Amino acid sequence: MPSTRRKTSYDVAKLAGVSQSAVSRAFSEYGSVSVKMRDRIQAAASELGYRPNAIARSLGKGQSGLIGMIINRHSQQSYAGALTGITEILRESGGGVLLQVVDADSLADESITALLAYQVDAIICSSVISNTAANQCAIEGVALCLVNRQTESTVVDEVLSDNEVISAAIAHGLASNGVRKAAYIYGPPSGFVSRLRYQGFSDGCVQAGLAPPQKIHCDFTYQGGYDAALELLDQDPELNAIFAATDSMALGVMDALRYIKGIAIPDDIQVVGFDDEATAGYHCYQLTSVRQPMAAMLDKAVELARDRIKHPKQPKNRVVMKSTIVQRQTAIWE
Amino acid sequence: MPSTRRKTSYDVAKLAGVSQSAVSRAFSEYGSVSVKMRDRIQAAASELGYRPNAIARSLGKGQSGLIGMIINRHSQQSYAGALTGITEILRESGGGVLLQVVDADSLADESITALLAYQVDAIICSSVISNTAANQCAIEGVALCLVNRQTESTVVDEVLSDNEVISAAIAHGLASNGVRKAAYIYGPPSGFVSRLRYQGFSDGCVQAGLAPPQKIHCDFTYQGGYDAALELLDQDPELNAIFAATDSMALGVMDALRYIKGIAIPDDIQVVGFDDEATAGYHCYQLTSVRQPMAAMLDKAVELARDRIKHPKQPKNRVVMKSTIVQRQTAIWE
DNA sequence: ACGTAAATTGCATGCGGATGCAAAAATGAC
DNA sequence: GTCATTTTTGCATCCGCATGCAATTTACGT
Repeated sequence: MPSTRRKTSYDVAKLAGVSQSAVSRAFSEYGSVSVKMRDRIQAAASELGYRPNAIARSLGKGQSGLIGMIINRHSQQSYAGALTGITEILRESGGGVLLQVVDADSLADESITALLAYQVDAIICSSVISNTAANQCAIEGVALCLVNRQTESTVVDEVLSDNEVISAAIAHGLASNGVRKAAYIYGPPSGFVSRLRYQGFSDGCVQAGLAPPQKIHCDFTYQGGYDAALELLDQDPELNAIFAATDSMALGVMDALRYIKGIAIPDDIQVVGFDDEATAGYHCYQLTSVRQPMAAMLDKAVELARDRIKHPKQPKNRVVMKSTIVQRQTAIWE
Repeated sequence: MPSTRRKTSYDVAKLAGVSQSAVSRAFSEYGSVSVKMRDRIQAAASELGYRPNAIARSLGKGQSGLIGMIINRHSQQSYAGALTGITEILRESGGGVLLQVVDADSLADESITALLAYQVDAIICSSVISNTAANQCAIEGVALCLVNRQTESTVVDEVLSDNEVISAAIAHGLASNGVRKAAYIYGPPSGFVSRLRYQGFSDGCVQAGLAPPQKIHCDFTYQGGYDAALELLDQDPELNAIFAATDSMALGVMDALRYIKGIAIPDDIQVVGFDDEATAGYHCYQLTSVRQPMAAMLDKAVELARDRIKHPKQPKNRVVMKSTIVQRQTAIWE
């Protein structure tokens, strides 16, 4: 309680009767210290309750051990589980996660700047950023890795799931189920992944001999999907399938169809979502959806970032990870 | 791309033909600098793309501007929206959020230690910590604020929602609906809020003339609620109401009742959840639930933390914020 | 215009730890 | 036991910015 001054390596050194550098070495991984000295220092340190000051260490080394992470407010859910793993990994290696949550797909440049000020070693970003911001990272030697986002910049790594391929697969699956006319529900026009998914789905549809799907925008919410479904159906009552870019929207679609339009799923219209959030598996919905390997993707992002810290000028990496379709009741094939 | 050395205040000073301290002052809020000098420095700074190094600044001032935040993996969802606001506030004031996500309600002491190493100015924690950890924060002069958690420590602020009161209100509401026998579904035994909610609910029940509710543990998931409901019903087929400590569990309860037991909700059994997550409002569920003012709570936590930074020895604050019951279909009264 | 108070500016130093280098100690070879 | 090596240890300095203090400039009152 008597908020005394924090103990420093000098305090420990004095108590142990050694030099400050010895203390520093005792606490750093590759320090060359004899065993007896290390023990003596450890003893003194724990007696004082000393812990190295990460800020000071960062300043000296020019590396903060911090990783910046930028995620979208609405997709935060998908990252929830994965973040556990990351904070744990970083904690073990003595680092931390500096978080920025941004709204929707607005340009996250400010967040980048904020993170840069803290000398983060790397930034993992699942939001859109300008080329300027990307270059700024490059100039300052900060590894930047995008998750489910792309950029032309040649020094930015990217981890993506196979959005297009899997969306095409859905088109084929649907077609094999006898679907003739399908529709797609986007997020906001700026949404990068929505676009990718549309592309794949649309291509898949024409490949499978269907008409190119109708498409309609809405926000990423349940209500958005609900309204969109109604509108879609007004435009074209012959619809056989709806593919939504996120599960929340797909669930809205389902409810609009079943409870407002009295349409049977999957008999009259089949529905597929994306993300495989917990709700998709609830008894009421049993939504067929796509599961991206989020945890693995983020792990990969951290790995790429660390690689780039070591080898800053290696060529751009883009790794695509496989998603899987989780077949439930709203659309089943094969 | 040629990852040049980062620009420092010395670089700017040289270019502008002034001293380094002038640059420092130009970038600090209360620096005494003449207008022309500030302009000259700003110009030089933006020419070089200079941005003050937050790490160095932290070291000098003994304040990092960082706030540590510890949240549970499974309750992360509830914090999602609120985190947007916080990261924004901190960004504006030139600080950041250092995140730790911990599993369940395991002791978050390690996370505290990790945050302390980075000299965070304050820690906002919604997980259980040991008294040792709490005291450590106090000793090091780090403001600690708990969110929906409590401790005996006298130097730790707390922000809670009125878990007990609102739970009691639910008991009364249920009773006024003719409920005779109610049950409660916990999270894990260690869960602090589950216990609070049980306490309130139980008290409310007996006050309203009902028997003390049965209780049963499960994890915080849908499946957990599902299984628990089945078990509950086996034990006592006369149940009129089930109150679950989180919405996910409540939704599991609903589905078990409706689809396995063929029980009508709310006619045969009424169900109430907690958290008012998005799913609760979906057409299929229309779950009556409790909405805690999460964003406000976190804002308050930040406020308390900042106050305590300024006045470290002020007495412990405990602020309780009002929740509201969101009446939907699964239990309606009044 | 002169003197004094007020605002600016620069100088020097500190924050806590890392690290290159040289001194000291321990190890090994013969 | 002696000398060359290797390892351990301490010293001094740097990281980038903030800030107390003194020097300098500016503003102001009369």
